[in-house]
Amino acid sequence: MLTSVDPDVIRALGDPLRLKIVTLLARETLCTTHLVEETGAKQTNLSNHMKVLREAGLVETEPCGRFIYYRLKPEVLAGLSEQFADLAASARTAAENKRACP
Amino acid sequence: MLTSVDPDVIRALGDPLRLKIVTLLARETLCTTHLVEETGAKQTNLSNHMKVLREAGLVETEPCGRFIYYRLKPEVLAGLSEQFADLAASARTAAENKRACP
DNA sequence: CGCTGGTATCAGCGAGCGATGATGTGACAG
DNA sequence: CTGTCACATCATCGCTCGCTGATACCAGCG
Repeated sequence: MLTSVDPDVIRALGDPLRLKIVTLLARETLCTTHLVEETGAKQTNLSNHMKVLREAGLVETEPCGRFIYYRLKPEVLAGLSEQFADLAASARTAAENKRACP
Repeated sequence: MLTSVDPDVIRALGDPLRLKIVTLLARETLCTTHLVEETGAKQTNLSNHMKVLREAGLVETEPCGRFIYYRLKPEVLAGLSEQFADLAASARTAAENKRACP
């Protein structure tokens, strides 16, 4: 099976702010307040993006009192990495599979 | 610096049609006519998306008579793969780096 | 040269998405 | 119980982006 990467996950990562969130979360587990400080975005805005990331299956939430911590799901990122590796490997051999001009 | 993935490349892959184009190109080198047949999209539309992919540095063009062949650049995909692998590895250790509740 | 076919570019329209403000909910402190 | 704080949801506005049709460009063929 030729690894069709999940479009939703990639779309979620396509937004610059969400990408920043992901890189921040890759370093430490944070709650919304921290993310607001780090990114400078409004809380509402952040919450919206977190919802997208949650629905894309990229992050997990962990309540801690009134705070909610967000944690990246490494499996998803690892899966992406593998799928892109497959694509790259396939692309290397594709250079010879040139379909004839019609 | 912790591998900030190039947003442009990811955005380019975020579109479903472009993702389909990329998976097709991962299998064989094709020209626009083939892509029009395979995807069912209009030629103009395809040409637009190819421009995006070209500017994102994902594909190379190779003229062949009046046809233009598109070829994936495996290095870019491999780079993406590696960056996501880094993110995944970093995310695995991030679960312990929990910043204190403010 | 003129014609045909393969591609790229341009202009315009419409849908989707991100940003924002107002509001709701649930947990802790006093 | 009341107030406050952390966070989510909703509704709305504005802009970006993808799609389409018209058109221009270039290569080969007769």
